[in-house]
Amino acid sequence: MSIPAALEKFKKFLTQKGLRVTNQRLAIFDAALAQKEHFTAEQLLDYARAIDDSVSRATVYRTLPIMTESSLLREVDIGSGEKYYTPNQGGSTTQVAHVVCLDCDRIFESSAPVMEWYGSTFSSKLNLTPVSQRLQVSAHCTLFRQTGTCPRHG
Amino acid sequence: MSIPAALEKFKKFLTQKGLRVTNQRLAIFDAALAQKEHFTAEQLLDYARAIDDSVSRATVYRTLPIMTESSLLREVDIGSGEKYYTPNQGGSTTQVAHVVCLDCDRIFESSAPVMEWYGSTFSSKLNLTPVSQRLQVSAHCTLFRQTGTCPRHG
DNA sequence: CTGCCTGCAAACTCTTTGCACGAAT
DNA sequence: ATTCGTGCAAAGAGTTTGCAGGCAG
Repeated sequence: MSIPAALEKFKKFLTQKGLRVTNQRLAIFDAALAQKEHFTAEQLLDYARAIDDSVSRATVYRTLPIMTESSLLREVDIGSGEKYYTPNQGGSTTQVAHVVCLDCDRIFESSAPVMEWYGSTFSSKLNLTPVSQRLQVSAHCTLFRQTGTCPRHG
Repeated sequence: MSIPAALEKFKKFLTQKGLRVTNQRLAIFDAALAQKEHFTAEQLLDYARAIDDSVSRATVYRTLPIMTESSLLREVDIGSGEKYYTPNQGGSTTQVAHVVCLDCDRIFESSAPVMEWYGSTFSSKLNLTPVSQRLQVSAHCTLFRQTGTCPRHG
């Protein structure tokens, strides 16, 4: 999905929910959709302020759930205290696994359709209805461990 | 592993690390190993204080990493703000998946050896060495949704 | 005795919220 | 004109940490 198309989707979502299209929400949208890597709320605040310096931390935190609910962003919790977000360019419902590099602090994604099968299998045994599943792998950068440097390091 | 055997393991671990065997650490050990369900740091504080009322919150938080490192406990992060812990009775290295019931707030476990294969597969593609992986399924209680009650509810 | 361990309370991080002002519809 | 949205700062939740005194080795 292109960014202009996503913008339309965002505006439409806001309108349908009876929410207003404000400059701050648009700045946050622009900042979020421009990211190529996973980002935190605090980073998004910086990016959004570069576009519109009136954006506040509170509004970022209030807008993130809206963008997540509208499938424009995906929320990624790697258990590190803070949540990460990434544009959901693909569309929506594909299940992705996350590989977190303990050296790079980078998050890589990989589709993992088998997760859904797992969710269904485990849940049905317990008489539960699966809602979501996540698979996360923590790993060390082999190259960094061996040579002390890694092309992915900053 | 029986609790007395685990106690020996704990004492041995402390000694080998040059850490001291204190009454507070033993009370926290007893409280933790007696649990049959997943528990939080705050709950563990209550349980440990019932054994030795001099145990403080700080010591619980300082002891939990020790017990996790010694494989007596497993840490479970379900992305809910607080961490959960559970006795690692099985021994240690078995991979487990977690099913979190959104109605019951309970955590169910299920062994999932395929996780290791996933970790290896994804990681090697990225030139990473997998360290750990976790698979978590969030689900609703079917019975609770249908009837408003569930045998697992308190 | 020595130095790790402890409880207390304050600090910390990330996120949420109450309030009065300001802007979108 | 309404009513929702906003920034600010304070509050919250969970966890960590500095300090002075206490206990294990």
